[in-house]
Amino acid sequence: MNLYWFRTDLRITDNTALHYATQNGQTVALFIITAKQWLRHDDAACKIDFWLRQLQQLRQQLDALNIPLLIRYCDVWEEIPHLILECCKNYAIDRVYCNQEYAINELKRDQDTQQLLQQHQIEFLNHHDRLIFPVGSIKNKSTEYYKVFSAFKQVCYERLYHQEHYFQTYPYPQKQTYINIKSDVTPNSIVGFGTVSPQIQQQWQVGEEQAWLRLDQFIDERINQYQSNRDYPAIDGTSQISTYLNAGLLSIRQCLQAARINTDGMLPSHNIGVNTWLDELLWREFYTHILYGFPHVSRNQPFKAELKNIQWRDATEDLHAWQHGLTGFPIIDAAMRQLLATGWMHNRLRMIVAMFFSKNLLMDWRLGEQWFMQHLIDGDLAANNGGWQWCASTGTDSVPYFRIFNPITQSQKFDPEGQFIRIWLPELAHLDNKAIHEPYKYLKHNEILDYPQPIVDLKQSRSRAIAAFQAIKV
DNA sequence: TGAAATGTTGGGGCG
DNA sequence: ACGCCCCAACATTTC
Repeated sequence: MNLYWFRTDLRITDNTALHYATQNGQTVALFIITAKQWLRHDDAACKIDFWLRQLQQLRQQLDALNIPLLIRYCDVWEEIPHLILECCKNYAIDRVYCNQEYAINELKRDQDTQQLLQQHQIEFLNHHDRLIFPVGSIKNKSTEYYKVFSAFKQVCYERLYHQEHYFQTYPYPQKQTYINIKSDVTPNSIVGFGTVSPQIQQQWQVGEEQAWLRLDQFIDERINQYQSNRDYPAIDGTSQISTYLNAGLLSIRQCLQAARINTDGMLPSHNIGVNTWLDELLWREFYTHILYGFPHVSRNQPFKAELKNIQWRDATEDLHAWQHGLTGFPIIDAAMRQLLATGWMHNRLRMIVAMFFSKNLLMDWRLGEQWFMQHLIDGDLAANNGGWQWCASTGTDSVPYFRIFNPITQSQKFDPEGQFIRIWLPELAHLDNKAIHEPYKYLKHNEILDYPQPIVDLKQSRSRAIAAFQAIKV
């Protein structure tokens, strides 16, 4: 019998390893709840809740296919290989299928599992599934990993445009003959993770069909304007499928197919919106390749070693103000409150708040990275780390240290009428379009605002950041 | 996937 | 008509 091991690929449709498992014989599915590891990795409560809700749906779908879903608990990460072996023994399993994961602990876990299973003559088949391109398949002429996105991207497109197989999806698994193994009950919650608001659960409904619906709506209604609308947080211009892609409710191949349908099967597309969106999918590829090729970044190290010596400020109050949307900069505070309330933040805003945190506050980007992981429902180690190191100028191909966003200018540019700010900062909603971006500058006589003063001076903090980076330059 | 400082140009007000 | 100043608009450089 076969075991299919679910990890961050919580779907049945177009699931590579599940496809091969079910094709090659009777299959039992497994999911392991590793609460302590999730806590150590700062996985957000809303993300874990999303996984649990999806597992409940999956169980129903799996039951319809006569694939029982086993749920196991493991608080010691290193014991996972033994847990898998035990499952194999209990159910007479001789092949274990799963899809590859790329962070360092996961790689070690899979290596150890493979070794242990091998000793017991059990096959371990770890499939490429999560990305368009297998990690390590995109390298330069000297067989090194690309460190620059544009070069990486160029190679990706050359392959994507000339090889059909990147678009091919796997058929839905066939119903198995009944086996007398009962699915386990999926827990509703896990000790150690706080409760999740009904608002977040409502906003992020589970199910593969929900994921398809969102993808189709984006492709039908918004991708054509993606390039012009994606930077405006008040406009619903982005795909908002990261949550589904990250937990694996959608496959990357489904995304590619959907994008191509929009362009009459032509790629590269004449539609600039489609191309821009594909670029974003490739950023996801790029950062995962970086994480795999340069594993020190997943140990919280700056990509550029010399940047270990930056003197980040140690300012608990500033950290707290940033985390809770109390910095006195409306665009920052609105964004941070959106994150807490919804588990999600618009990409443009992620850049603005991360830049503000690492440059104007000159706080250690790892603290910001951690806060994002603790609250993002789509939190992905590779993309989150890559994004933070980009903003903090510590990453490969990141923004030059002197190219610092001005949060007020960004606010005026990308939320010109303050529509987004007004949603999340009702205490400022009455201000006019000019004052909404910098309330205290246009304060009317005797007017009092229930809103904090700016916690830093933009001009001074900008020079401070530039000086801190120059101080460590050789 | 910048922003600020500095430099240049040219139109218009004005004595 | 002319020189002078102001300053907006744009260009370049600096961080």
